[in-house]
Amino acid sequence: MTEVPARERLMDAAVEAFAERGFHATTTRDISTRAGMSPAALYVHHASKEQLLYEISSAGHLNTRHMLADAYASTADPVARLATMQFEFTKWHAVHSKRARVVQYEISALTPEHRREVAGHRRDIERIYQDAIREGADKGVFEIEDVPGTALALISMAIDLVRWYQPDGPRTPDSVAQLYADLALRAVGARTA
Amino acid sequence: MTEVPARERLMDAAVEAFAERGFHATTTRDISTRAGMSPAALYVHHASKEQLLYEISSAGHLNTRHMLADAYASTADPVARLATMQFEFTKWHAVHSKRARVVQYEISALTPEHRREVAGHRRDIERIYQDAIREGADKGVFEIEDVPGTALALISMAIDLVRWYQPDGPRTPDSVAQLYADLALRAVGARTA
DNA sequence: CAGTGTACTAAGCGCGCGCTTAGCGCGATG
DNA sequence: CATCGCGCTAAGCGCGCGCTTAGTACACTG
Repeated sequence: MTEVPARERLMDAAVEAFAERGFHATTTRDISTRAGMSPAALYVHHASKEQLLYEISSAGHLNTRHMLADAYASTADPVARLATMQFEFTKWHAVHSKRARVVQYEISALTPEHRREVAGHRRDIERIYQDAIREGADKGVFEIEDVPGTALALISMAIDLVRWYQPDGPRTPDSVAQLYADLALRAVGARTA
Repeated sequence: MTEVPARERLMDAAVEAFAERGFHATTTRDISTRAGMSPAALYVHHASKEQLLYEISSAGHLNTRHMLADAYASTADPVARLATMQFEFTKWHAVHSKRARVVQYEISALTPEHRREVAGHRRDIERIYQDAIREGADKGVFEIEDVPGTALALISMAIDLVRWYQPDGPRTPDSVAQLYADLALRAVGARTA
C-alpha cells in the first residue's frame, strides 16, 4: 500500500477535470474535491490553477519529445524509423488520452511565457518528423513532395485521435498505433520490402 | 454599401472571440464590444451565449455534411470521389479556419441536447467517408483493412489542420487541400491510373 | 507531556461573470 | 405634431470564481 502524495493526487485530479471540461470550465474547487481535499489545499501544493496546467503540459511535451527522439535514434532504416515513431507517438496519445487532451488542446490557456516554452518543444517534435521523412526521401525510400506538410499530416492523425478515442471502446492503443504506423508508411510512399 | 444586420455582426464577433480564446474564456462583453454594441445588445438578438455557440456549430456541421454529400454524389469513380471529398473538406477547414476551430473544438460547451444533435451530424460525416472508402475497397480500387479506422484518420488530418493553420501563412487553402487529397489516396492504397 | 513543525481546513474577500430590467432616441404613421 | 414601436443602452443584480488568511489537528521530539 503506497501512499500517493497529495501534490500528485491534485495533478491527477486536474488532468481528469481539464480533460473532461476544459481548463476554463474547471474550478479549483472541482480539482481539490476530486483529490479528496478542501479548496485551500490546492494552494498548499501548487501556486495557481495555471501553474498546475503548465506542469501537466510541460511534462507531457517533454515526454513525447523524448520518446520521438528515442524512436528516431533506434535505427537508421527510414522505414522502420518512421513506423516506430508513428507507432509510439500514436500509442502514447491512446494510452494517455486524457493527459494528451490537456497537453494538445489547452495550450492557449497558458501564460504567454509558458506558451512560448511549450511552442519550442512542439517545434522540436515537428523537426524530428521532418528529419525522418526527409532522410527517407533523400535515400530514395520515400516519395515526398512536401516534407513539412506531410510531417504535419502524420502528426495530426495521432494528435486528433484524442478528440474521439475512448479507452473502453473496441480499439486498443496497440491496434490504433499499428494502423496509423501503416498509414504513415503509405502516406510517405514507402517502398515495401 | 450593404448594412450587415446586428444579429449577424454578433455571430461574426462570437466566431472571432470563441476561436481566439475558447467559449468559456470569452465574455459576452467581449462579443458585444467586438460587434460595436453594449453588453445588453447581445440578448436582444440571441437568447444566451450558449445559443450563439449552438447556431455557429449547427450551421458549420450542416454546411460540411452537405458539402461532403455533394462531393460523394458528384461521381461514381472511387478515386475521384475520395479525392474530391478530402480536397473540399480540407479546403473548407482552411478557408473557414476560425469558424472551423469553434465548430470542431467547442462541442463540449454545448448543452447535452445540442451536443446530441451535433453528434448526429458528425456520425453522418463519418459514414459518408466510410461509404466512399468501402466502395473503393469492394471494387478492388483501394486496399483497406480497417475501413472505419482509415476514415477517422483521413477526417483527423483535415480537422486537426485548424489547430495550426494560419490564413496569412505560406500555405493556401488550395495547396493544403491538394496535398491532403493526395495523401488520402495514398493512405487508401489507391491504384494510380 | 510541553513544544514544534507539517499538512491541512474554515471562512470569506473582492471581482467579473451571464443575464435582466427599466427606459431612451428616433423614424414611421395618422 | 402627438403617438407608437423598434432597436438599443445604462445600470446593476446575484452568483460563483480564484485565491488568501488565520488557525487547527496531530505526529514527532526532547
